[in-house]
Amino acid sequence: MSAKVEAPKGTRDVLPDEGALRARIVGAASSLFDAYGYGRIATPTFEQTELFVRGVGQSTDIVRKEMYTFDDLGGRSMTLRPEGTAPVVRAFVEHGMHKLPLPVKLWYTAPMFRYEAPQAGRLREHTQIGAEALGADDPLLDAELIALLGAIYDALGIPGVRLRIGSLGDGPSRAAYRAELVAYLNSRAADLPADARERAGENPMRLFDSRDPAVAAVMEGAPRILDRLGDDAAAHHRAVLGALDAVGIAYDEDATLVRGLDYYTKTVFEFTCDRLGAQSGIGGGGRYDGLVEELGGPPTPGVGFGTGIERIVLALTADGAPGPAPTARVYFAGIGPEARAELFPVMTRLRAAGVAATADTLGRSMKGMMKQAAASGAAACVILGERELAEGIATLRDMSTGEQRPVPLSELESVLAKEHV
RNA sequence: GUGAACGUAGCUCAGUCGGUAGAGCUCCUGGUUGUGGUCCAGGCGGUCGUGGGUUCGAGUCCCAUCGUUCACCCCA
Repeated sequence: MSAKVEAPKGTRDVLPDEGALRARIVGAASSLFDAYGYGRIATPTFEQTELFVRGVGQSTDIVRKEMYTFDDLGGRSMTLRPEGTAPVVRAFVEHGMHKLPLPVKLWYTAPMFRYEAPQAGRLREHTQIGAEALGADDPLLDAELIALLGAIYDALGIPGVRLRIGSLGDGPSRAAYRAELVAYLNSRAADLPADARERAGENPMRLFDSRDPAVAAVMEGAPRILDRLGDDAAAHHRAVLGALDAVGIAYDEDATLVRGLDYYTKTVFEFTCDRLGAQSGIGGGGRYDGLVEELGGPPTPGVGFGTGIERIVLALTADGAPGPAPTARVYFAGIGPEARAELFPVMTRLRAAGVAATADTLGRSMKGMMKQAAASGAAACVILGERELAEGIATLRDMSTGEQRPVPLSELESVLAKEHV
């Protein structure tokens, strides 16, 4: 054997048991997106680097130190998609979708790439399910996206989920608040550690998220954005909360909620789950009313969310691994090459008719084939050996009861199709 | 990027004072001349993460490196 090559740091293989669970997650999301009127979109895995620099923001950790950026053979700077909103907005602008009936509502599931220090629930490649609604600033649309994401978690039965919601304001009131916060932080600079002072210059609101007791003590007395919202943003915020109340969605209003992307305005929200190890966020999003214009489109409001499939899997499997998915309804046990050859066309036609079927292909012993049949989760087993071949029949075994009955070979297909579709 | 703990069979782990690597589970075969989920017996499976060093001798001690996990940071 040659030296082993392993998956790159921070990446992982999804094996079939988890694959079945992930298919269920995407399936649940997909049918809810249908119900809410969201159409599916797919964008390239890599984009021109400039898209993320302009869209996500220079001051974000993503752009400053987490992007997989490379020059292609033509000397163009490309970046593996680190987040989903900027590419969707780029496609919206590129295809003139602002001329479609608004709002344009889109969803996607796609891998994201960030150069991070991996740990449980944090990888260098992860998969998000996301949605964006573009072209309306109605607070009901914010509430709709929150309800939609909550419905996905409910449909999957994820335990321990909570919703935090806040607002970042917009326009002059947001700038005024930022100036006030910076002034406050400067007045308390002596009480802040050096790295916190540095971060204060880039994105002062981030300090609300710090777990450092010294920082937390300073932030305790800091002005809160929710007390400084302009009239428009304040009304918007109240309307979103009212809509959530009206549909019975519980939330914690949180003036310190910060998200890591520069484009958010007004509503920001985050769903947390208590079973994610060191991480707590399972999904989040918010409104981004300036992003479309920033990326060269007409002024267009937008709101969206992203949620991590790997974190959903973590939350769902915290109490134990998901059971393996059944791999077949019918198992074909042919004794000897002739019998296996006889069964092959029957099995092929049955599969075409939609019956999941599998067969021994290793020439196992009868005992071995029965074990395989049980392990495959098959409900029935077709046994064909010399005795059956001589009589033109097959033995049909019910795997749960162990009962067996003869079925003429000519009727095998129709009997199986009737009982096992 | 910084700090810490941990890397032994496909999986979960044991391995004493440094003395030439083990268990359970899984898988395969047999007990049962053609019948599964129990039982019994046997078998397959290991460059002890990797590379150096110390030593007569290293899974065990030392150094480096890679990976995982945890904390910081940040996020899905």
